[in-house]
Amino acid sequence: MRLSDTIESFIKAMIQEDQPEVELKRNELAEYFHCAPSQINYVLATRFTPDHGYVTSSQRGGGGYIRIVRVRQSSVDHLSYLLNERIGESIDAQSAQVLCSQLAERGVVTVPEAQLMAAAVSPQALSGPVPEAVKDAQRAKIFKCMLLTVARQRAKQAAE
Amino acid sequence: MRLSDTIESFIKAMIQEDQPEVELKRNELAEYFHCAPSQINYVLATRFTPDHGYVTSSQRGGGGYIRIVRVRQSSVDHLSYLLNERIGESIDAQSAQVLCSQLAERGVVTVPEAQLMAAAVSPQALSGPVPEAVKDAQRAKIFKCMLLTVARQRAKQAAE
DNA sequence: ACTATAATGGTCAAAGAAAGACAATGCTCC
DNA sequence: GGAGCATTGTCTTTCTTTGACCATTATAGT
Repeated sequence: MRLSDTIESFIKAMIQEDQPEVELKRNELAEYFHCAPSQINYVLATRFTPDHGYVTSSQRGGGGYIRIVRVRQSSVDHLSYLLNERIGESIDAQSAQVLCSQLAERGVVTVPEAQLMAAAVSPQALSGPVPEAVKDAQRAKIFKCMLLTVARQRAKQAAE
Repeated sequence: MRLSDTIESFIKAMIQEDQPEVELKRNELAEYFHCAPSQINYVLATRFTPDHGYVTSSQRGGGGYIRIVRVRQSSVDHLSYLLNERIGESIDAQSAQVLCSQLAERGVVTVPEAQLMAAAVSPQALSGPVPEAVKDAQRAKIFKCMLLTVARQRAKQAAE
């Protein structure tokens, strides 16, 4: 059994018994497994990505931590599709608007939320003397960030 | 739990039960928490700024004090302040996050909406090999677009 | 009134405490 | 024996905590 796998199991066990959310100290965990702290980052990067159904966040400095939230599948299928297939590295303004509308129509998000997302990826939001291709790339990033947030919210809801 | 957080909670608890205003003695508080007096300043500087919805004032010398006042204003006023004064042509990621939290805390938008906005102006959403100054400008535009949308929603609601 | 002093709070820089990034090295499994 | 995953180490970044020194103000003594 590789160390990475052991750590992966360990974290998943924590998530199982606890909430779909867990908070850990990188250094503590590293000490526990007698490995380099950055090993924890490796495990997170390779096994706890959004694609794997997890979202992580962290805080540095004294009293820092790493938080891992499990994202469950439900209406998340649509989100998953958008995140992993539909939106790639780039998306044009019109398509983005349409996708926002669809999200509201399908009840994945509320209408005000959809409007907010639409505003964030609108041509006005991304105006400037930049080539269209660059804007489309920026739009994709912004869009995906927001969708990831929605996924995170749905995950939390499912847990309650 | 970090000391800063403990002190933050302590002060907020004082404000909750009492008025939206509280007066404290820096040295007393520092002694109570067994920390350096300047730790109090740190907490104020990082968690009780105008962006966080607080205004502080103080008096030195014998009988000195620090006063913290929680600021309240209507949703419309708050939005207008953000759009016309606070956010100019440019805003950094951290400030934007704080302002999003405040919008939710003050009930101007829902928590999921605030999270969505925060995602759209996060460093991840605006990653890329662009100078920080440019990102800050882009962030301001995106943020204002979204706030404008919120303002429109509120206007429409009022009309109904 | 005037001044000295003590009682406050403010500022800033340095030290400390995490976590992140990434390159270098080590394993494994064709 | 090469490709790709795993592991480590080192340097960077971020946030927190402390301490030394500074500024201001109330008050007591004259």
